[in-house]
Amino acid sequence: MIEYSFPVLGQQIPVRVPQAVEDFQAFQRYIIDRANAGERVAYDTETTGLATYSRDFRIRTAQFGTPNQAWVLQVEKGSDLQRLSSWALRTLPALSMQNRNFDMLASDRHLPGITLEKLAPKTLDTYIHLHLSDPRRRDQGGIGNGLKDASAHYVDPSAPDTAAGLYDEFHKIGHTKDTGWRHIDIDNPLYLSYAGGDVILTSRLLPKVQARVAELGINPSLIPFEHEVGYVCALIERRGMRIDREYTTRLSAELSDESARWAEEARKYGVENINSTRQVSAALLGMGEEIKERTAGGAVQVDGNVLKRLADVDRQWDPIGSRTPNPLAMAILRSKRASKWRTSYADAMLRTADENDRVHPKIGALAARTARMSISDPPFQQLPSGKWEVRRAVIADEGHRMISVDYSSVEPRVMAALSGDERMTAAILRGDDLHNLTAASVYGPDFVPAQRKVAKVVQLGVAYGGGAKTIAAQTGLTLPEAQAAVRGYKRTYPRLARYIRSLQAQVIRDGYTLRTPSGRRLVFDRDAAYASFNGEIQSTARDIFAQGLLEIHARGLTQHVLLPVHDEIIADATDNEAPDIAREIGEAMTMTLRGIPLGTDPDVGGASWGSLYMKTANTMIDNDPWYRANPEAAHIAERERG
DNA sequence: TGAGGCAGCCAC
DNA sequence: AAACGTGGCTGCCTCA
Repeated sequence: MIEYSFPVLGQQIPVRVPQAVEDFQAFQRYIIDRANAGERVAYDTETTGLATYSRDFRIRTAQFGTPNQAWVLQVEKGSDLQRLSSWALRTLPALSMQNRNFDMLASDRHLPGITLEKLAPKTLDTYIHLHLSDPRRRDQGGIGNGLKDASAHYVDPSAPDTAAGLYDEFHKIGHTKDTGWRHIDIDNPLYLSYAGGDVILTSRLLPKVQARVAELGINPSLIPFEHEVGYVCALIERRGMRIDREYTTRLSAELSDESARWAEEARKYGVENINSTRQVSAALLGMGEEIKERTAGGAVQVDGNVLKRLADVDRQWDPIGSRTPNPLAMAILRSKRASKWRTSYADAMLRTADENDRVHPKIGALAARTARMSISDPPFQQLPSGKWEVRRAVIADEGHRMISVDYSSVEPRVMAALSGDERMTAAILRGDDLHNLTAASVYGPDFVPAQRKVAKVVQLGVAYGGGAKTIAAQTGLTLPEAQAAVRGYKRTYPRLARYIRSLQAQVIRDGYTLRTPSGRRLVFDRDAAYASFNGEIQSTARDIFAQGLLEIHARGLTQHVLLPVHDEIIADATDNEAPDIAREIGEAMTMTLRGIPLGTDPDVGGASWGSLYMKTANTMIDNDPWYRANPEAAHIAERERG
């Protein structure tokens, strides 16, 4: 037996790395004793990287531990050790993990006989407890919900930073923090003792954070709720979604050409590197342009808004006709967008796809400080939605069609439900257009379309905690006009205005914390109590969405789900089933919040995600191979999409 | 040369 | 009095 130790609270905790037959027998006795005692055991893996579904991903070690000992199985040394790890996972009745979806998915894919379905019901996640206790990231003033920060706070401030310690070790062997995990020697003593340290810390952390959640009076039913939501998201992540490799490769090449072409154009004006904001601003100023905007750091700002103004185009890049367009500004806009689309989306899809051309975006089921979900690798919550070309790269399974079901204007509904504003509630229950009502109230019954648009911007501004100044900037109104619009909005919905005021006062009284209707604890910055209303709306909308996802799961529809996107479910089903499945998902998501109905809009597209973003049936049919291959479906599409 | 801050841009 | 929220990610640039 190789034995190392890991220091916690001044004690050296043994870390055992079994080598010989009798060592493995000792490990088995440890597991059986824990199983007989019904004791929860912490589990963790060290892997070659984070891309669980890439071709060369491997689990290197599997660790099991309790507060006073850890065992590290070097599973990459052979299938016997893999099987021993699997056996232990099957035998143990209760597990704990930090950020369990990563280890559960890695084990599901790479350990024999281990499935998500069997692991999830017996696993508690320290991360979920940490997020419920304090949802802020470290840079937002939280303690940090990673193992290192959380252990330092709850277990032992002087416990080694295992990741940082290993980075030094990686450098010694000529690797970086990204590549070291793959290349460090499997018998490296520091690597092994820190691997053991992680499960010792996790097992010590769990009771502390459980106590903390209880002490803070956080709704205890959120604990099983979040574990279930996370589990469903892991099922979705495991399935992944198909990309059209041929199309995506072509898209990448076209975007590359486009980016280079416009960069070449920019070079004519002296900009060698379009990504250098310094060069861009210098060149534009040199052309005689006036730029008043400054970045937070004081530099001349050359972001999209500035460039669009100089290029004389609106938000949709349509010409305005108010001045002579600056050709450099337009070239930079075009080159940067093509480059962004290629690197962040097209190439990211090609890079992360597995051997079956499926991507498995990582779903952070409980991520933002409001509990909203995040998606990364690739970032599928933020693919361009104004144009269809990027989303076209994602395709339904063979013979399937894409489905999208989203909540209909969920945030205004949540605003009405939380504030109890009678006029807003009545309008929603009648099915009236809220912005028409606002515009009529503010500008009179003969309001013009532009005034309805202002009403819409004000609504969003209020939801985000914004003020007249930002509304003026967005609408082109003067400050007094914007102020008048905000006053009019508040007069239209007086109870809402009062609710926002009293909520902020309450948040300040409660030490900049807020309890949402679901019993979740939110924490706000000391200079940003104004953000509390937005926080409450956003968080409540997320919890509604998560509840909808659980109902989808309860009705056996998870197999169809491809991705959650804030208030929208992306799914697929066979051509015949798609309309029914879309309707069933929509029904599962439908619910009421304090008497306000939260309805859904099911939509069925073609073979690609992009088909849901093509403006007309003809464009869709022309551009989507599924329709080209199924001429009869073109009629369906025309009928459905009008 | 790697790490991390800043700027920018994509989404809801 | 006023305060636009939540993320992921790439590339430049500076610092050690």
